[in-house]
Amino acid sequence: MTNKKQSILDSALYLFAYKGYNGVSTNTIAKHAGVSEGLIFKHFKDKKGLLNQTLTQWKLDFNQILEDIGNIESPQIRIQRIMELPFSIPEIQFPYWQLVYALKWQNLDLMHNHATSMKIILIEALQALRYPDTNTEAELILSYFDGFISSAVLKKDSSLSKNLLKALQKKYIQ
Amino acid sequence: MTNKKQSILDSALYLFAYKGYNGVSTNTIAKHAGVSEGLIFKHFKDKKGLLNQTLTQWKLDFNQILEDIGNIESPQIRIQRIMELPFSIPEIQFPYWQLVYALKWQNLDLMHNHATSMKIILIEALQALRYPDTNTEAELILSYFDGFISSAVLKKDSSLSKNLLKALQKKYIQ
DNA sequence: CATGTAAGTAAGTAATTGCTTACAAATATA
DNA sequence: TATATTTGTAAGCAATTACTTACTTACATG
Repeated sequence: MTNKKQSILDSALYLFAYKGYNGVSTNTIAKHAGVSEGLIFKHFKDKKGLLNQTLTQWKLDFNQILEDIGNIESPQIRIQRIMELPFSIPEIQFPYWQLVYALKWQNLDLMHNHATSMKIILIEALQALRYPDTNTEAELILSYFDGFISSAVLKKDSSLSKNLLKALQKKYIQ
Repeated sequence: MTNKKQSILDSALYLFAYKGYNGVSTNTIAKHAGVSEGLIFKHFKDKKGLLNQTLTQWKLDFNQILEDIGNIESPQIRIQRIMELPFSIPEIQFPYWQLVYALKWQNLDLMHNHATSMKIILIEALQALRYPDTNTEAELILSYFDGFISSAVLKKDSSLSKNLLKALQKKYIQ
């Protein structure tokens, strides 16, 4: 990975996230990255290819995080870790999540794999804890996840966020 | 409101919602509405003006709904009605909500007014019910709201949705 | 019925779009 | 050191963009 290639990916993620895929031109991305426009197409074939590559990096990161959570023994802690996720996102990953959710609302759901992985972890854990309707309960927690990601990424009010998390956990951990 | 003007608004809402503001050209909107492109600019000045007018109609509708909920006497039922909202949205309004949330993730938050209105209703009701931290509790319910809107509008699985609502209400109504 | 205004169109406009081409510099490998 | 490959650029491409202009048609009101 050359410097300029990485620079293109960084600029693309940032600009796609805050202006939308169709709101940024390849010309703008090139200028932001300090690179000639042609280089984008050398490295990524076309604009869609750049978008995909941009997301791939972070997707792998998050999959690793989910795998680690899945390997935790205690089902309570597995659920807790999933709930904590929206508030443990480092600020550098905010553009990634902003982009993922922006695309989700554009019917381009890259979140789908993340969501199904989390649902599997949640259902297993809830079954271990003898919850009655594990599917619904898992969906309920995932709905929180959506709302919390929105709180964390868009509002960036971390003091409120911690109270939210505590209030939620109170409802699940007696 | 002439037929053609309304037709432009309908097409614009639909296309903006499913392809994004920057993903649709005025030319496309005009063709979809069966109208000359110039008419769009006659009626709405520019593309941004069309977007605003498109949203204004439904915004007023929803404000009315919130006002009605605010006038309900029982605080329990006020909370219940807010929780039910995502699942009582008629299908014809899906494009509106899809667009509102798409714009929200594009840092163009038209949801903000809706959210603050709902928060006021929730805090008042929670205070009446002697909840301890009403602000956090209201935010928590609004986080659900975000997640549920996403469930309702994007997935459109209404049988799941009803179970979700029941599961949530169980946590608030003892 | 005359006339002013609103509703509507077709054909433009300059600027921007995603992408290609032809070529140069840098780097790796023999 | 010679050569092949990768990395990079500048200039240009046709198509599309938001928007304007010059014009016609429909309609309301005195």
